[in-house]
Amino acid sequence: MIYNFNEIEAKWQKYWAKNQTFKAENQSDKPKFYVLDMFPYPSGAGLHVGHPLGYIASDIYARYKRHKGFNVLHPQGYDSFGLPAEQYAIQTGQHPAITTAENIKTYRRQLDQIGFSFDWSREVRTSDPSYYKWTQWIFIQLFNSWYNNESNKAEDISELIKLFASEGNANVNAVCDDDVEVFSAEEWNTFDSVKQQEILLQYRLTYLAETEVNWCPALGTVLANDEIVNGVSERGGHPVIRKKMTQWSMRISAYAERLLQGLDTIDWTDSLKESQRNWIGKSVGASVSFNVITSETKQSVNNENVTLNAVEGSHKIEVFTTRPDTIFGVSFMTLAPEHELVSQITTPAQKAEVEAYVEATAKRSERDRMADVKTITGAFTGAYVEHPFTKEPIPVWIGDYVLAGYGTGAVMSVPCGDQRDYDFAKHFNIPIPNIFEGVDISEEAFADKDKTIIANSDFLNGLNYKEATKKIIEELEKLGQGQGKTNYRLRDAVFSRQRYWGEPFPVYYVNGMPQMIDAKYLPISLPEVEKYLPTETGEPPLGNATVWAWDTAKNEVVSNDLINNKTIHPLELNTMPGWAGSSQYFNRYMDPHNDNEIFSQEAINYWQQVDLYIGGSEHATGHLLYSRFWQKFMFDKGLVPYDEFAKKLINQGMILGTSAFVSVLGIQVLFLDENEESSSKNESPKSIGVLVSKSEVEKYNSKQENKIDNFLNSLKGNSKYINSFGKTVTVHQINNIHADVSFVNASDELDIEAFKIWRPEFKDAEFITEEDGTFKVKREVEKMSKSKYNVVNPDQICIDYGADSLRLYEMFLGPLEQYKPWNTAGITGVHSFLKKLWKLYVDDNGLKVTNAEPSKDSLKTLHKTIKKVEEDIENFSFNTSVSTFMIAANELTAQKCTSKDILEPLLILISPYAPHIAEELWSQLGHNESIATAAFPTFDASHLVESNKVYPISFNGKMRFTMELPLDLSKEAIEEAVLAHEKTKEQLQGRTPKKVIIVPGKIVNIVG
RNA sequence: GCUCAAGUGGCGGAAUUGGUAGACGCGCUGGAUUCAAAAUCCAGUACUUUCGGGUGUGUGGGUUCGAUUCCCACCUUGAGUACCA
Repeated sequence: MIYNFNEIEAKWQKYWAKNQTFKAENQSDKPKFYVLDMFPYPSGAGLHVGHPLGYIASDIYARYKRHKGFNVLHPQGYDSFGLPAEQYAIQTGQHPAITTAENIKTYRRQLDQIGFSFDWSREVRTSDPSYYKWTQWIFIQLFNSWYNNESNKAEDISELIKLFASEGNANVNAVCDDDVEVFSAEEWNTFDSVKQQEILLQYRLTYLAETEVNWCPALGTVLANDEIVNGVSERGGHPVIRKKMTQWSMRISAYAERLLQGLDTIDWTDSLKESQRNWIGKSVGASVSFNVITSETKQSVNNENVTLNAVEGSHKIEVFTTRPDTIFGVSFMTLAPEHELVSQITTPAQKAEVEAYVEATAKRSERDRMADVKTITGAFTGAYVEHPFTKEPIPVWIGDYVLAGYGTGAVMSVPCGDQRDYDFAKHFNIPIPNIFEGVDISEEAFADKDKTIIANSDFLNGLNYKEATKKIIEELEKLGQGQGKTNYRLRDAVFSRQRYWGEPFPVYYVNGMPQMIDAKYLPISLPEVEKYLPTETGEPPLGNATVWAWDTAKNEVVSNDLINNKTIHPLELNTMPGWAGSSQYFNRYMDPHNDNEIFSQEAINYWQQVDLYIGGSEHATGHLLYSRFWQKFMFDKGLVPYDEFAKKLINQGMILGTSAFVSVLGIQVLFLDENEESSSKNESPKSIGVLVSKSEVEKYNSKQENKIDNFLNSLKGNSKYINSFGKTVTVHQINNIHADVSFVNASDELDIEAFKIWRPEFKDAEFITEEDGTFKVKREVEKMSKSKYNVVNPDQICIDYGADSLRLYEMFLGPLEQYKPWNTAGITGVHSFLKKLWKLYVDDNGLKVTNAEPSKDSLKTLHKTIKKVEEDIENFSFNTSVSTFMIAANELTAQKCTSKDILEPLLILISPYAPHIAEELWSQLGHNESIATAAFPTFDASHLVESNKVYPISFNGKMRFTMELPLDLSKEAIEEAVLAHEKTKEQLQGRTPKKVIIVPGKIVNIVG
């Protein structure tokens, strides 16, 4: 009986589906375990071998946990809203729902063929109205909530309204916009409804606000930084500008501190937690306000030659600084060019320069501005602020190194203490006063807090950083120009997208004020549109919908023609972002078909939270932060028992492609004029493409004798390339072009015929081969992508080697978390392991397993395998398990083991990794039940006890020879035995050892 | 720029509290089997050597009896950087 993997795998996949082997129950006597993969986006290209890496790892863990007696929840679904489907819709007119459904079908087929133990009865799709009903529902909950700093949690907005009505907002300690006006209860009660709604928006956890975006007028859409290359759109190369737009935002900043603190309670990778900490960006310092000098006051304090009558009215520049102790070192202020004060304080003389600079900045992306520290640019506004203590005037500049969205969009620049300020000051010849004792700042700024002693700073002189900071905050408070403040870099998250293929908001507008649709009328389904592009007037795609108005009487979506702004109102035209649907899906899996509530309390209290979450680190600050935010919000609302959704999280690394390159020797034959060294006008240059094998290119490049030079020489005088004047000159160059990896074998040899069919332009090309006649490609590791022709499809792997081989090989490639290249060639190793394993159980006559007593060696092999595999799975070190299996199979084969007592438990060990072959052999051993819940074998250390140890004998730390000694030997006896050894004498060559280090059971090291 | 991660044979990688560097697999070389190929099996495979040995884990230092592992500085590559998912 041969190992017919295709048949076996199809058989067991069918069995699992039919018997619902992996269906998780919401009630069980077993302990629960929740293993989750990050939501896949079903792209049109289907899965490549990189995608299943994390799924295989989580599947191994889920299967392992079932063997360990757990009730395992291991669901899967689709994050099926997204840009690619919309982009495709724009190009083809095909509704994204149709393409998405097709893509999901492909994904499902591909996932099924790999043999995952998903509970498909719980599948969810974010683009399904029955799912996004609950995304809309959470949005409404957020809208109806505010963050109370006193109770440190989200509370219902009705509580806030009560407070406003009874005592105004002066004493309300809430997270809100910066510019909230103070009002009394009486005032609140006299405000009209619109005014009240405006104020409430400044408190709600989701709110409408003006946000800066990358606007591309030509495409009529907002672009991600990612989609902008060199200041123009990646698609089409259109100009992009920074623009303010009214959009929905999520007040995630309310949760900044809890998101930060929560990190200490979860078992996520340190690098991921570090990313989130940086993203949240907590900094402790002070806010300081500087008064802009107006025309009248300026005359009295100004001793510089500046334009009078410059600034009208009174203005303040608010800054946040982590170094208030350096306030006497301020020699200028820098505002972000987008800062709202810029237009108000710029003097007429500086107006032209400032406006030009602001315009230039609008064209630069934020990332550009952050990354580029070498080019220093800025402009002087002509305005001055007054130093709070010295009362000296300080010039106000604008510079693009200050970003509008960070802090207040303004900094007090202390060039002696901050390198960017220092560089700016040097560049514009602004003075750099030194306020540090005993520090040379002639070359660079001094930013070391710990070594700081303040000087030239009036009452701060002689104080260190801590003392000075405390003192200055007191003084600022006395002046009323500042106070201690903790700042977070975390910005509120923009929640509107000018896209079609996303969740519609359950929002309509009355008098310009957003109103929530009552939750009982959800879902509000996406309307049909003619076109998926923005409208001609620049509205989002939903502006194309003709039936997109809310009838408040009938509580349904009706035609736009009926809008009367009395009972029928326009609906929101934006849709929600990609992360909306993925921010709570893990909870929905617990009770995915519940139509009455987002999930039942029974379900959430049973499953509680995700025990193991596996996914890519690219989600570190997007999905993983937003999800934590929503979870905390739901916790505040009493919906979930834990305020962290995932106890443990592992990042899988990416699988990279091994691209193949063919070197093309491009030759241009120029037909020369008889007399002149230029090409003739009536005969155009002729190009010849010659493909050259790898080592000939290497020889050519290192100027060794090679076939390229020979070929070029052979061209001279070749009648094919001589024109009527009898002269040719050739120009040549070598380029590398991608060859599809499917044409290349394990030895890097190219299938020339297949390549010619794929690239007809080389149909008649000459191929310069290796000495042995083969044609070899150059290999390089790159991201796996269609455009690089290095994508490997798992379908073909499953056909050629089987899913079990694919699963093992993906794990065998290397540590889960690491980036590693894929090379299909290596899969033969794990495939022959499976064949070898098969042969341990089955030969030409069928099953060969016996009831023979196992040998001591076989027991040792089995038990060391149990120990290692269990440790490996617990440590997510799946690659080393595969090696361990190979070693076990090699050893058992050598031992000619046929004992059931060994081979049966071995199957359970392998079953999480290679479930199909395990199921098949398990059933051949006579079991009628699936192996999936068979108990994991127990490790027995007694089988591994050794009496001897092969000691490495080192001299000065270098191992020179080994020596077998009994393990129970004393240190003295070991020393005696080692020193008596002939090789020891050889090594020492008569010297007396200075020292002999003996670690019993480990090593002997002789020094001398 | 900032933040994080990673550098070990021809390749993927192993070495789990500092203790035999290169497990396991690919590839390669030789052999067996075969009409031949595939498959399978056996042996070898870090570099170097005057065959005693010597050198080796990105580079340069340090700690230690002993460092791939710990410390410092640097170099290289990759990722994230707020609307790709």
